[in-house]
Amino acid sequence: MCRRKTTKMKRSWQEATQDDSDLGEEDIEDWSSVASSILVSPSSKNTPQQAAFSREHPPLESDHSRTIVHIDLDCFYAQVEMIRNPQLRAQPLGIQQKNIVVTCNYVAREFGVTKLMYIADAKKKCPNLVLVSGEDLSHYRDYSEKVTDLLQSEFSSLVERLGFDENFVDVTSLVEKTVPGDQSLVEVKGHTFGPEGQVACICGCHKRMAIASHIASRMRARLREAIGITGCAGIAWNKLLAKLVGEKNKPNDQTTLLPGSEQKLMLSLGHARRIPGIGHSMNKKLESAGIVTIADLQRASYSDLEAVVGSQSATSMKNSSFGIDNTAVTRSGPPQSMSDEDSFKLCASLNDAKERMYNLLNSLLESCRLLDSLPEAEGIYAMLMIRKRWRTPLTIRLTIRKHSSAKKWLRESRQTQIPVSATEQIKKGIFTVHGPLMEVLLVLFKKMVDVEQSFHLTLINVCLTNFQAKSTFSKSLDKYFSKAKNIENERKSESEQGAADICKKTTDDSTNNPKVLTNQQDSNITQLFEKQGRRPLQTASKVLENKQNKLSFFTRKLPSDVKTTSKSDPHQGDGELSQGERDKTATLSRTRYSVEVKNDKPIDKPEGDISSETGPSFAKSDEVEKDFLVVTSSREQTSEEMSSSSHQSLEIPGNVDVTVFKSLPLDMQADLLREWKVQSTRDMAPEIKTSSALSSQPSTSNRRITDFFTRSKETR
DNA sequence: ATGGGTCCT
DNA sequence: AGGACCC
Repeated sequence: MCRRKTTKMKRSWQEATQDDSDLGEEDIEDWSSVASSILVSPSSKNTPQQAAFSREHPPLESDHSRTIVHIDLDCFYAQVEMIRNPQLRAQPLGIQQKNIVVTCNYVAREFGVTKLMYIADAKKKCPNLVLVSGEDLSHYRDYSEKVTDLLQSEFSSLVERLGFDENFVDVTSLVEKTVPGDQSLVEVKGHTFGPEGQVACICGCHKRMAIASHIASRMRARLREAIGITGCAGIAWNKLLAKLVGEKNKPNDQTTLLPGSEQKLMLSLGHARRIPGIGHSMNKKLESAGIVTIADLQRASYSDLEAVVGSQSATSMKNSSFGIDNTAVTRSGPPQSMSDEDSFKLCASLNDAKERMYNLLNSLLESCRLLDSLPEAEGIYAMLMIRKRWRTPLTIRLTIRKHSSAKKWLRESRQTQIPVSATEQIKKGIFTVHGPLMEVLLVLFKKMVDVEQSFHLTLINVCLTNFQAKSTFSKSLDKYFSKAKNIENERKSESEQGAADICKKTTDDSTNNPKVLTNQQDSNITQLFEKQGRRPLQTASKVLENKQNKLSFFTRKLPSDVKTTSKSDPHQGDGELSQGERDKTATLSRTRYSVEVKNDKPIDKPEGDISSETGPSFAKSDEVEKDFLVVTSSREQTSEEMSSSSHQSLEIPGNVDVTVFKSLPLDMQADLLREWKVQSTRDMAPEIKTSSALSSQPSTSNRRITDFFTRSKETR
């Protein structure tokens, strides 16, 4: 079934490509034929005509060229609390926010406690329920970042966060570079969804899914070893299917979608609302058109659907209903905003509001302060010095919710620029700017609330956003990036050729897609000058415990990428360009992967029983992995490269790659040298308290820093 | 519902 | 500034 197109589809494809003048207006009414044809996409396809076609119409083919793993952590908040206090593991645990249990552990679930249950109801079901307040999300954010960081640094640079407890990982290139050394590893690990013994798809996707299932298993094992957290994985060829199939075996398990079973998976969901992206309002529109189930959605004519929800939604919903999803896994960068909010029954006086705003603001600024001071706690590492104070918010937003019988959920907001005086202070690392910020918050407040009249608020939210790089090198960076773009373009062609050889695809001409501009994301220079996201409130020692994770979690997307990367075009990022990026990132992550396998010891063994499919085989899994993960074109560091820095100028730390260093703009080099000079004299001083805390894992830190610098070799 | 987030219009 | 979506 996977093998060929139906005659009908073939014909419409040919018509479409031969005469693209009437492509634009042609509707595909017979969607049932799509449903019944599971089609292989030779993923190198896109002639300009075909590209034009696919922009106007939903893809008619199932694209198996990518391999995606979706990781969904089990009852995340509850798990974090159980890690923090292992005694809770044996007890029914609920995480409480205000009046509700937002989530609970599986012990509590056996009593019938569920998510979003009122406290009173939960207590009725389970009188011994232990409740832990989950209103402060700092710890959850912290563990969430650790998870993303691990996946990103050990498996693929393409990791997309969804909330705190979900991550999509594009493992396409890891899979492509993996040659099974053992026939048994071609079998899917863990559960499968769909019947065995299907006709093999000629694109080799079944094998890729099988390899990915082993990678997913490895991911889950690493999450347990390193962080002590469990979760589910879904493995498929796009984000939609990976996410949906992962839910089929919960908790702490994994499910691989077998090619050809996507229709069964989609129909198994029943209601159209189960499709991610179809929310409350879309669902209402659909219901008004008599579309309730996913089968209804599949059957609905495109023109009817378009009339109800618009053409863009119609296209993506149609695609989704058949399990087709071409959206790329987009690397999540550091947070775009930081907010703190409080909800309550009643806030009716200005003083009360002021106090609440102050508390929220104070909490935000304290987070900023800890975040900013972190690099100093790290001690001697140059990268961290550069990264210091890299992000500063330019705008502040106040959101309130007024009590009203009609629209209880309605929020109002006003935002304004943060006073430049405060911005300047923050840039200097001074966070005692409560005064000026309270003044602007008060102005915003009075824009929404007439304080002369009586009022009744039920929520206040303060949000810092519109982060700006605090660079003193911005001119140099611009110069560097314009150069980097050219480098990227050259590299892209090479890797496309390489990918073509591996995948037996034909490469097309490399058009000047705007996506090229975002390819610099992977430049280690970009990452090097990445900005930090929010850090939770923590003690200094806590911060040190986590430093390893902080380092690479925040080495992602620049804010400018957010603007240049369009998610609205589902076809962007799916062509050869992203293939180029994939190729490169694979090499990077594989290099790091092998280092991890060799050097890493479990950092934090989880408490309690960890018996699971992966549990007992930890010791063995490294060996398995070595046989299994054989990379065809990975470029390992030569010993010369490794030691090259050691005989360089004394002013450059030994863990810094000189070649990379020299590629930096001159003034940046100068600034770095100055930083290092300052640091090395500081190191001589007796007051290094952090060094003992660091000494528990010094090699790890060194390695990470080295990775940082060695990365850009791959891009040159 | 809660306490966050994302992007688009 | 609000609205949609996600968890």
